Amino acid sequence: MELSKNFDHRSAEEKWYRHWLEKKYFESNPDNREPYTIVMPPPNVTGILHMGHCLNNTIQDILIRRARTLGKNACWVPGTDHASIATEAKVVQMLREKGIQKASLSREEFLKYAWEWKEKYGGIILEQLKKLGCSADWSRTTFTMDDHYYQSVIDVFIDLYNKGYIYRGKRMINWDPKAKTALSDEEVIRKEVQSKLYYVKYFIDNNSGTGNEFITIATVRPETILGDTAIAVHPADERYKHLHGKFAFVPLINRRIPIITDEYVEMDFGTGALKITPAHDKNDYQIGQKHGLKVIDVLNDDGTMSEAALLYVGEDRFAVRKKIVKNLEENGFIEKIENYTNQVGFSERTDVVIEDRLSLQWWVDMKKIYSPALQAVLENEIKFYPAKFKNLYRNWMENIKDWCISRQLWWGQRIPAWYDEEGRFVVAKNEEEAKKIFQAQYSIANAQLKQDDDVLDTWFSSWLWPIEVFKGYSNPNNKDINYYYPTNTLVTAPEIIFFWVARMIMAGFEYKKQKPFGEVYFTGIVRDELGRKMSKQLGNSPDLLALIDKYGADAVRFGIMISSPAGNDLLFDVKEESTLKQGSFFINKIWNALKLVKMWSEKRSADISNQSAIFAVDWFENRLNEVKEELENLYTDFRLSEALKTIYSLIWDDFCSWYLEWIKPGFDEKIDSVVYEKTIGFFEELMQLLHPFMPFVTEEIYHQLKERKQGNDLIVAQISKAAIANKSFLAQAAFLKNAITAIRDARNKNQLKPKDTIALFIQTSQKEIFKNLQNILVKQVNADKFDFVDSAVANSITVVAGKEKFYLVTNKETDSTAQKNQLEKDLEYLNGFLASIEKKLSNERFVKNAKPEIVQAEQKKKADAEAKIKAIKESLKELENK
RNA sequence: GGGAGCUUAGCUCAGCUGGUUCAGAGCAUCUGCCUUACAAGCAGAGGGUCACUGGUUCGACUCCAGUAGCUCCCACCA
Repeated sequence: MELSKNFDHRSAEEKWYRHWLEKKYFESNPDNREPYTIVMPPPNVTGILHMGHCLNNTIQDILIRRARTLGKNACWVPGTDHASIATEAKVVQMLREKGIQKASLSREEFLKYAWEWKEKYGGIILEQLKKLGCSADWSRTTFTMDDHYYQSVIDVFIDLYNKGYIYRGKRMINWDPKAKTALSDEEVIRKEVQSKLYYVKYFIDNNSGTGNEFITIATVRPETILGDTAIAVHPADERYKHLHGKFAFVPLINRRIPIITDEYVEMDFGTGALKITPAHDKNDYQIGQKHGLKVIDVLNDDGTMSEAALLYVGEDRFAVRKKIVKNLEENGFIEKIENYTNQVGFSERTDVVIEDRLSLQWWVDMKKIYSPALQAVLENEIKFYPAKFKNLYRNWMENIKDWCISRQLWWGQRIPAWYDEEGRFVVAKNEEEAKKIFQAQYSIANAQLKQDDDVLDTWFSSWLWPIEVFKGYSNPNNKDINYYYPTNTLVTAPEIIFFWVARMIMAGFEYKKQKPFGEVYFTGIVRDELGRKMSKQLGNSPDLLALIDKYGADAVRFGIMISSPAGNDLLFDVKEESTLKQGSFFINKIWNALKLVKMWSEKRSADISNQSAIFAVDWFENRLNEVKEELENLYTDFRLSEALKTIYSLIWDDFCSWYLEWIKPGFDEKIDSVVYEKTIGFFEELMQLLHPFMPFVTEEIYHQLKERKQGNDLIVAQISKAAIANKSFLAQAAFLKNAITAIRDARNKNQLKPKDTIALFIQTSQKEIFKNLQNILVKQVNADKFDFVDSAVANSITVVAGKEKFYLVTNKETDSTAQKNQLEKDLEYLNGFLASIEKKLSNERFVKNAKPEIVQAEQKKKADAEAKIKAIKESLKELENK
């Protein structure tokens, strides 16, 4: 069949992905081979593909495909996360658009809508990953709310509760007034914002009501004044000593509050006087506890003012801030207002300002379970790439705080706690169990019990991921979990090191007594060409599916991988799409090489006569081995970007630019069939090396190169072990390339056109080597005559490459000053080089202290430099004589 | 406030255990080519006091200290 002019990515991607699926190449089952396992970080079930997923999953696919070619039993488990806050928010939004308020629905009705939504839109992202070429075992797709998974999460909760690791407690939590739920500390993002610092006067009670004396406090949140229950000053602060034990009045509402002393107060910040609002600030709460202050919660759960605020009831907190400032000003309570920059917490999911709020929630006592997880990383039982994340991890683990795991949502695993009317509770699998336990515990039969309304934090389910995707918790010691666990590599973003990675390690040790994975590869953050993080808000994330359609999945994968060094951020030029273009140019290049080689299949001859071609084959074989070894090291260190660059250069430079040109038969010539077969073999190996990065085009070319038997597909073809490269072939080729480049340069500098032929003469002491290479040399520099000489050739252009001298004779006018300049420049460099070596060698301390092999190397450098200098000097002399 | 990291060609980055045939790659730039695989290409070229200042060493882009700038993470100064 005639080869198409270009690679058609659309049809090839369709064809091969379907073929791979049909052949079940992605599916894995336990067998005698060594497993290589990756669990995919589950994307949000309602998510759509963005750059981060693309990077992440391309890397995983590369590792999985590489493992497959190395003969391992590669298993990549995909799935999705129920993502309670994000998904619930989307469903609420969808309902609102339909005119339905969540509040008007029962829990069951709401969940019905949510499941419908999940069935409809859930898993779109997995389909998109297929377009990218991901070779995950789709038959193992798991969802964090699958029955077995849901039940495992519940059982884990019960287990931890029974061990005393989970408790229920009233604490200050982070409250998201939009999602109306508690958040863990990790879900709060601190941002620097421009605020105002308001200096507010509180008049002192002079025992007969308000006097003229006042104390000024500074606050950025004047609306919380309404919840103030004290003013605190530092006990040693001379300015306020006379006020100790006195009372002041809260402006506008005239609540009488005590002036207390506490060393927590910084004397030199603001006025040195601090208003205490125990209901709305973590620190104030602590001080309040200490001093037995009242807690007045002035906010509702949606961020509006509560009845307790007395003023502005029902109005939004930010509107109230403006109003109360105006009101305070009008009544003379504001002393001054300053601009002020401070850190404010925002919700990771809804991006609204978080409120500190006192609330009864469920917590995991992290101190009880973190220790083996810390050890494992510190002792490199689990290796982090790049290693710098070890410190980060350690720091967080050593200062770990309890984990708030309850969320005031419906979408998720419902907390298995049951309460009676008096608030007494038990934790149990179901109502029946709960009743039994309740009876045993409180000696009350047939109590009316009601289940907790809240669900668990999503991460409380995803921390079981590496275990429960193999049903390792719900069905312990099954064949899969025993075979695949611990998994090999986790590929994830550094942003979720605490959310997820750390907690998975804890769960792994708690429930499998073993680490969940051996190595963690943290990818970089994808940024745009201006260095901004790609995000939905900025709208700077490109439409990946459109890019895949335009450039092909291979080019997209290339574009992402070529610009992402391990652990560094990745700058992805969306505007120019430059790396994508580079990727599709590369595909085009390989395709053209295929066309060239295919053309030769008609020109084969059994006659092995071309020594130069044989040399080229020997060289390339060794070069290939050299690169294969390099690649092994690069993969071990997860330096995938460099691995791709190495393969890219091997194919483009070594194979296309040098090798194919060297063996290319002339116009009417034939190609030795041995050389031809070898070349097809090389091409195959190159495709194999490239396959993990660019699976589609490589599979297509693999099949174009030769007729393949059923089941002989590149995706499962085994890579042969690298042999040790023969250095002498490599050195000879380097020397040959060097000579060719020098001669071509000389041709250019003398304004010879590519079509102009030359006569080439070589003055060398290594004639034997050149006899082997002469066909290549002559063709590559467009010479029509070639010979060896023992002295300079008259009227020629002299080129000195290494110790050899080349003379180019042409009928064109040549400019000897250019040559002279070039030679003089080289000479100058070499003289400087030689001088530095001589200086070094004449330094006694160097000769005495340096390693012998280094000294030897320096001596060789010296000899080489001297030989070159001699050759150049001779040539310069000859030029003078002309 | 604490911690980590970065600073090498116009841009994006390599440079692992210190030794001027390692100062490199890709893109961009310049020159010449529509050569029968590829102009989405070919052949060549130019371009860097390796942030700054000291120190260790026979020798430092590479190790150490400090300075400056940038980035990220953690942290309850209102």
